[in-house]
Amino acid sequence: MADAVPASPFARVETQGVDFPALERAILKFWDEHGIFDKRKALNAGKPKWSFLDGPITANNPMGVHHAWGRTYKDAYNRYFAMTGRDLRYQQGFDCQGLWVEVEVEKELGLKSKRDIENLVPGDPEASVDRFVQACKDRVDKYARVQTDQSVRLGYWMNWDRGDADWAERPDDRKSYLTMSERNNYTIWAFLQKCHRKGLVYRGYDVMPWCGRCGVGLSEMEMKEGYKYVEHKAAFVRLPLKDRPGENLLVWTTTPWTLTSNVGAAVNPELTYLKVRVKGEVYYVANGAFKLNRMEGGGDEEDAAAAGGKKKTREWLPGVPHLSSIEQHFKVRAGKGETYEVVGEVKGADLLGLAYAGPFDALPAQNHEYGFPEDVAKVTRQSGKWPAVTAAAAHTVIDGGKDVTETEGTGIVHTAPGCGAIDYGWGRANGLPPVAPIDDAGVFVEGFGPFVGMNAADPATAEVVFEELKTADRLFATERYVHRYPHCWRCKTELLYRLVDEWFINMGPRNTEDGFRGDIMKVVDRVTFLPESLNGRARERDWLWNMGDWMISKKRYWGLALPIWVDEKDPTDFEVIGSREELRERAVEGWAEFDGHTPHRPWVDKVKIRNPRTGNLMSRIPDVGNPWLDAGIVAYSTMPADWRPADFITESFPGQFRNWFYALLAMTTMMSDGREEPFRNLLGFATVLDQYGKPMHKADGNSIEFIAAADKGGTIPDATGKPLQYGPIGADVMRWLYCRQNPANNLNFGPTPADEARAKFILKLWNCYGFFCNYAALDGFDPGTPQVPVAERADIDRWLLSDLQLLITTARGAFERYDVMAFCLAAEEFVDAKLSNWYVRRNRDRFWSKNADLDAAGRKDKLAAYQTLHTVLLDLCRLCAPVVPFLTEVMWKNLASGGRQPPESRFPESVHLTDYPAADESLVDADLSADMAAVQRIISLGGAARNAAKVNVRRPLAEVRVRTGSDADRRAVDRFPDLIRDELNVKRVTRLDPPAADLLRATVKLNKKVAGGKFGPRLKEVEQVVAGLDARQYDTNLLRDLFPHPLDGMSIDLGDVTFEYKALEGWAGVVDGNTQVAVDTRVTPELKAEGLARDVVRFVQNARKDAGLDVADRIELFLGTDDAELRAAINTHWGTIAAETQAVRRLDQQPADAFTAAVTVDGRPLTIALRKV
RNA sequence: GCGCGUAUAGCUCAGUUGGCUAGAGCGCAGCUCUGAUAAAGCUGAGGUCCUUGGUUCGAAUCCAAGUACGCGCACCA
Repeated sequence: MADAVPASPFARVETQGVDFPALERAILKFWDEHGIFDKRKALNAGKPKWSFLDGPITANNPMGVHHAWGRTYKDAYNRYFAMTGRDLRYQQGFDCQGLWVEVEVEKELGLKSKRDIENLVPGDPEASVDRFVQACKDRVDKYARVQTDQSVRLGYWMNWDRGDADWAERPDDRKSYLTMSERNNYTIWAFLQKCHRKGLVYRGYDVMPWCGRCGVGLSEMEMKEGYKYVEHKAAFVRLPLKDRPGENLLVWTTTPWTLTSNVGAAVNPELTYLKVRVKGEVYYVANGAFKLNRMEGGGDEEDAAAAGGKKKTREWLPGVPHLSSIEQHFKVRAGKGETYEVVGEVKGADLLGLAYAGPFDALPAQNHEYGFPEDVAKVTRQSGKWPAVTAAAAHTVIDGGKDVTETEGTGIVHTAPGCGAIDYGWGRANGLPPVAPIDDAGVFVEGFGPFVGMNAADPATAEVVFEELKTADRLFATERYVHRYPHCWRCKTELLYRLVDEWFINMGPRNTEDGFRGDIMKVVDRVTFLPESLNGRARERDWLWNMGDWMISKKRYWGLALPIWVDEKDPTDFEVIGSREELRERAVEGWAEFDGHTPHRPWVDKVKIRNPRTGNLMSRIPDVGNPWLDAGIVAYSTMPADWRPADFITESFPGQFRNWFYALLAMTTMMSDGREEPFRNLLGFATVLDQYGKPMHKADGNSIEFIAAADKGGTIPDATGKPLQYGPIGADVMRWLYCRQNPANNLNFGPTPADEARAKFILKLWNCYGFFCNYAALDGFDPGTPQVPVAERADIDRWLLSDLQLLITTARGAFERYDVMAFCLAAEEFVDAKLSNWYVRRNRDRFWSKNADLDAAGRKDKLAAYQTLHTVLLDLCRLCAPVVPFLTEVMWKNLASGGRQPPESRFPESVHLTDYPAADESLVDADLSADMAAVQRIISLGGAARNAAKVNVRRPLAEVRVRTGSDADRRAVDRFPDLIRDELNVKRVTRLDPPAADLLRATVKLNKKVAGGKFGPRLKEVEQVVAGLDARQYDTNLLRDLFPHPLDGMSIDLGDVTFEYKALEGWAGVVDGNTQVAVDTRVTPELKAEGLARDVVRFVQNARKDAGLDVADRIELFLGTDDAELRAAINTHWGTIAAETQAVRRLDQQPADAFTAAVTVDGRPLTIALRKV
C-alpha cells in the first residue's frame, strides 16, 4: 500500500503542542517578504471606496490588551471590505498632544510643578518651555513607534511607518497621521476661526479646582483620583439683614477663606425657615436643619458607596468630636440656664431679595464695581450679564433652588461666585459680581486687607478669618468638620476652587435644539449608532442636550496653540487666526523667529499682530487647546473630500459620547455647515476587565500589556490574589475573543477566557485541518484531480457543502451589519457541531484506505470526501481570515499548496489576496439540512434512551424504533439508516409513522399557547376536562381530529394539545416534540459476544498506543483468557478484531519479546501481547 | 440630586409578540467514547427569574412602586 502512495503536496500538521505565537511571527515575516499587503492594495486600487476613520490612539505608553479590542475590530472590518473588493485608505492615527503626555514627561524629568517646567533651563522660561515641548514630541515619537510595532504584531494592516527613514520624516509626511502635525493644528485654527466668525468663541470665567503648589488647574478626571477624608474647621456666621434690625441670616461654610469673597446668600424658596431668637438676636435657619442629627445620613452617595453601600452614618475621622446639632449650638449660645426661642417661621421665597451686610464689606475687593480684581471686572462688564454694582452693594438673598438643602449646613448657603462653580452660576443668574481672592499660587492678592499674602490652604488663614469675624461679632460658632475633599493627585495638597479665565465655544442654549448644539443634533440623527442595544443616538443626544459650552483652553504647554490673539490693552478685544498664511500676513513682530517651527509653544507665542481697531499689538494667549479638538478635527484634516464621510468608525464607548464622538460630530458640523456627517456607522464597544470581572489597574497588577498577551506571557493575581503565571495567548486567540464578544458588554480578558476561545474554536479548526492534511499526505490526495460532481457525492458531503453556503450568507450579512459577533458564533457552531463533531467524525473511514475499494469500484467516494473537506477548509480560511488572519494564512498556505499541480496559478499565495466567499445557491439543499438535523436529533435521543437504560454504546443492541414527528424525521430514517445504526450501535432501525402501535405510552397535556387564545377565561375548565380523560382513548380520538367533550360548541383539536410518552417493558425511550425514539434493551448472547469483541478491540488499541506504535504499523497479536465466553467471542469476531487493530497474524503462544498488557474485560481477565511486524 | 440602563444557576450570559417542566457555555459530580483532537458526548446536582403590588385565564416577559448595582450629568456650601 505504502509504495502506491504518490508524493503528497500537503505538509504534515502537528496537532500537539503547536506554538501558535511562533507561527504568527513567521506569517508576519512571510507577509513582509512577499509584500502581501501591497499586493492586496494593488488588487483593490481604484475600486469603490470603503472609508474607515481611525480614532487616534494616545501615543504615550505601550499598548495594553484593551487597545487590542478596538484595533481588532478595525482590522477585521478593513480586511473584510478589502476581500469584498473595496479600496481602502489604511491610515492609522496617533493622539499626541495633551496633559497626559506632559505628566509622563514630568515624571521622566523629575519635575513637580509648572514652575519646575519653566525653570528647566534655569532663569529662561522660554527656553525651558521649548525644551519641555521637545521632550513631549520625543516621547510621542518613541511610543508611536512602539505602538506601531505592537499593532503590526496584532496583524493590524495599515500603512505603517516602519523604518528609521519613515520616522525621520516630519509628522506631516508620515503614513500614519499624528495630531501634532501642522496640518492637524492649522485645520483646527480654521475651525476655530469659523466658530469665531459665527460669534461663538468667547472668553469666560470658570471656577475650577486648582493646585496652588503646582499652579495648575485640574480636570474632572484628575480630580476624581484625589479625594480624601480630611478635617476642616467650619464656621457658622451671621449676616445681619439691612432692613430688619436684630434679624440675621445664619450661614455655614467649611472654607472660611471664601467668606472674604462673599457676595450672596442662597435659600431654597420651597423650604420653611425658622426665626430663632437667642440673646436678643433673631436668626433664620431652615426648619429641617435645625434639629437634624448631623451625624446621620447627610453624607453624599460616594461616601456611602465607599463604606460598603449600606452605611447611613457619616464617615468620620478618629479623634474628631461628632457634630452637634444646630439646635445644640443655639443652646450653647444661650448660655447656662438660658435657651433659645422659636418666634416664627417663613417660606424661603419670602426671604428672596433681602439685603444683608456681608462679613468683610470693608475690604477694597468688596467695593469694586463688576467684581474683583480688575481683569475679572473687565470681563464681567464686557459680558453684559452683570449690573454695575460692587460686591458689598450686591449682598442679597438669592434663589438657590433645589441645590440648597436642609441636610447640610443651615439651609442658607454662603455664596462666593469667585470661589465655587455653583456660586459662580448663581452669581451670573442673580447679578452678583465675582470676587476672586487668590492668585495662581493660592495666595491672597492685593485688595484683601489683612489677608494679603496669606495662603488660602493654610489652616492659619482660617484662624485669622475667625479672629476678624469675632472682632466684628459676626462669628456664631465654629466646629471641626470631616468631609471628602479633593487633593492634587501629584503633590497631595488640598485643591482650592479658583476663578480662572478660559476660552469657550458657545454651544447654544442648554436643553434646547437651538444654536450649534441643535445643528449637531441634526447630524446625529443622520448617522447610525451600533450596537443598537446601547441606544447610542439617545446617549449622544442626551449629552448634546445637557452639555455646557465647550471649554477649549488649558493653561499648559504641550498642545494646540489656540490661535487667539488679544489686544495688549483690552483683554476683551481678540481675534482668531485661521491659518499659517493668515498669521504670516498679519504678523508685525516675531515671524522670523517662528518661521520654520511647528505651531507650538514657545515659538508661536513670539508672533504679534496689530489690532486694526486700536493699533495696539495683539499677543497670543498662552493657553493650549483641549485635546479633543485635536482628535475631533481628523475627519477633516486626514480624509480627502472624496473619502468623506467615513463609512465606519469604532471605539470603546465609555466617555466617547462626550469626547471623540462629540468632537467629531461638532467639528464636522461646523466645517461643513451641517451638510456632512463625520461618519455613517459608529460601532461602540465596552470595556476590557480582568478575567474575574474587575477593572484592570496597573497598581493592582491585573492589567495585561499587549506584548505579554501576544508573545511573552506574564503574571496576574488569581481569584485569591496569589500570583498566576500564564503563557503567551497569541494574536489570533485574542482577536477571536474580541470578535466573538457582544460589544455592548464588558469583556473579561485573561488566560482562562483565552484557553476557552482556543479550545472552543482555534484548536477544533486546527485539528480538522490537521486531520485533512495528514491523511491527504499519507494517502496521496491530489487536489488537482478533476472534481467529482457535487450531485454524485454522498449525502453527507452535500449536506456539509449546503450548510457551508448558509454560513457564508451569515458571514456576509454579519460583516455588512458590523456584527462580527454573529459571524463568530455561527462559525464556532459550524466548526464544532458540523465539521468536527459530525462530518470529520462520521467520515474518518472514508479518508483511510478502508474504502479504497469503493473508489476502485468507480464510486469515487474517497475522492469526493477529500474534495469536500478540502473545499470546506479553504472556504473556512477565507471566511475567518478577517478575524484570525494568521491561523487562516498558515492553513491556507498548506491547503492551497495543493496547487503545486497545477502550479500556483490555481490559488493566490495568501488567503488575504482572495475574494471573500460568496454563497453558491445551487449547493443549498434545505431538505438535506433539515434531514441531517433530524437524524442528529434522533441519534441524540437514542443516546439519551441508552443512557436512561444504562446500556453503554459499546454494547450492541437489536433495534431502535423511531416514531417520526415530521417529514424530515421520516426522510432522515430512510436516508441515513446506516448512520443511525452505527452511531447507536444497533442492528436494526425501524421507522414508525403515526398512527402507530403503542411504542411509548401517551399522556396528553393542553398546549396553552394555542389553547389559551381559543378558550380564554375557560382555559382552566378545559384543562380539567383534558386531565380527567383516559390517555389511550384520548390519543386515538385525537388522532381522528375529534374530541368527545363538546364544550358549548367549542371543540378541542389536535393542535390544542401535546403528548408525553413513556417506554414499555424491555425498551427505553425518550421523546422530543413529536419525535419518539426507543431502543430494545434486551441483550442476546450474540449481541453480548459482539460487545465483548468491541471491548477487546479497544483494549488492543490502547495497548498499541502504549507500545508506541504508529497508526500504520501492522502487528502480530496474542489474546489469552481463561474465560470461555470471552474466548468464544474473540474466536467469533476475530476477523473484525484483526481488521480494526491491523493484526496480520494471530499468535497461539504469548511471545517473549512482545509488548504485553493484562486487562479486565467486563470482569473477565485478558492478556494482550503484540509485536510489530 | 436628576436622567438612562441592568437585575435569570457558583461564574459569564440567552430567553422573540406574555404560553408547555426557564435555557446555553464555563465550573462541579458521575458515566461514556476516542489512533485527527489540548478534545468530545451523555446524565446529574444547582433557580425566591431582586422585592412588593397591579393587569391577565396565564407574567422571567407588560405596568407601578421600592431595593441594589452600573453609566451619564449636576454638585459636595
